[in-house]
Amino acid sequence: MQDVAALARERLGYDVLRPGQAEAVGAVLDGQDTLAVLATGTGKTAIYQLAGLALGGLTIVVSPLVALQRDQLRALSAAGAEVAELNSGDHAGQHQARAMLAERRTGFVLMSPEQLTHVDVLDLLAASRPHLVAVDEAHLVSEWGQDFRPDYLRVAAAIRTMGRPPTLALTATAAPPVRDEIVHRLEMRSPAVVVGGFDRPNLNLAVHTFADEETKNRRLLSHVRSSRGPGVVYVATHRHAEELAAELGLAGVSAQAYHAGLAAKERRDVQDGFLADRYRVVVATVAFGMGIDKPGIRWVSHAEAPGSVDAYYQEIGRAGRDGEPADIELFYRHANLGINRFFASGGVRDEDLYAVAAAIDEHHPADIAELAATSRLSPARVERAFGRLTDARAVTVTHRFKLAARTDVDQAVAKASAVEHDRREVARSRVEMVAAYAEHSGCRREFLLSYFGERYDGPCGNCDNDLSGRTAAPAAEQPFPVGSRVRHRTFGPGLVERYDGTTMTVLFDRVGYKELRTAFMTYNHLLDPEA
DNA sequence: CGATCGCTCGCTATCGAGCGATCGGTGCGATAGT
Repeated sequence: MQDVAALARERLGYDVLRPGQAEAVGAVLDGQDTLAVLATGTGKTAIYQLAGLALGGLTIVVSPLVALQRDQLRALSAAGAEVAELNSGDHAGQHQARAMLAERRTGFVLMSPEQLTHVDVLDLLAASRPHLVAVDEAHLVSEWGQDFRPDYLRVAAAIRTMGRPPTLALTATAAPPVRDEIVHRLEMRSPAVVVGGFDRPNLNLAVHTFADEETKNRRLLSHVRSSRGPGVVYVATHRHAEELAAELGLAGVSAQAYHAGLAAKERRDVQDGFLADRYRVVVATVAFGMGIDKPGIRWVSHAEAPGSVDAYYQEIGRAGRDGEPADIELFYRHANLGINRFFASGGVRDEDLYAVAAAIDEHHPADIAELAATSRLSPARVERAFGRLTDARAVTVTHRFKLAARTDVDQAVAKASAVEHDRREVARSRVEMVAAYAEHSGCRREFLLSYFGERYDGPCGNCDNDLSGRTAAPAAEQPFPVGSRVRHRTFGPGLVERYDGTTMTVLFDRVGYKELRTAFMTYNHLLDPEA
């Protein structure tokens, strides 16, 4: 480890290794699969950089955004490593990356998960026998893999192709179920799990509740006008981002909108302008944030409820990285949850499952393109339906994503449909947890930390509820310890998350988060400790 | 789920109410056209 510390100093310019960093690098050097969940700002990228440099061979880095790859490329070049990115851009870079793989050179090759679907890339990776595979922003395996970027679910197969070198998954925010999913989906074997503290004591948490949209927007506007220092307002739609940024501009605030509907050039200008303090305020959708490392963000406000507590913690976590106080405010209207419920309810329909299962039955092995042709569905729909079928173990994946039918079609559809139903229930319950946070009457910090599986006994004295003396006394009755497994008569097995007054929150494997009356549960013997 | 758009109807002097349809967030990469 002393060599690693020296390496960190000489090549990367880090004076001290933080505890989580050293522990994660150590586990990787011992040849272990490793999941590191460390707060942003603790130098997550330094972990794979150091591990890669110390191991000395080829490191493959799976990274979600081309812009992020570019930042990482710069950092690694500065450290004197050979590094190239493999993506649809720049041809010289592609050439170098391929040569590095073919010649098994020492260094780093950065790529998106989509690259892992190219047969020629997989051949190169198989022959290159890397010493390490790092998956950056690994929570996206869980967040995006199911629908938005399904190629995240192919990372495990690619790692298998490479001969299973140690896998290092890195993320800043992952609640226990998300950690489990990362480990499962990346097929990590008895991984070392390094979890740094989630606590961010310099964030002052508050929620303002409104009945009507107009009052809420007026209050938000005046809040931003009177704010000081750089800040971000998160909104739910492009349109709201544009409108609010324009209104703020009229009110004399230096504000810009940021969302995926903008031209690439404009997005870069807003992001760079914010980092360089040319713009004080960014009004953004969820598109804004990854790769934003600005220490002095003084406040983050949400004009609409975020899609999940996980997303909320990511977004507010961008404030106060310098350790100075930052104000975190949620401008909440219960009706605004509608859009998130809508996003959570989207999924795979039974008819798609049926079409894909029938296509596999008719013609196999087949790949996604062939299945799309047979089923007359778009490749994206085939991909999602296929994902559910494999999750349900209703079909098996053979060599290189070629598929084979295993059970009869009706049975396969029934199993996959059940999987999809459960997935949707869990997704919807995550939206309801945002409502639970907003409508929570106790210590907000305690709520957030317990969501991430960290024990914290409030009050923190730094959230709106604590400061106003609203925080209720701790729940008297706690029949099952927090963090223990229980079984409910109808909901099945689950994990005790939290007690709050007379209710308890349990995360059920099948149906997601539920708030239950504690006394009702015990009186009717509806919950039992799981054997 | 909820907000908004655009249409029709109805009634009348310029639109307003009511209805159903539509849309809403994240990015990669490939492709078509300069």
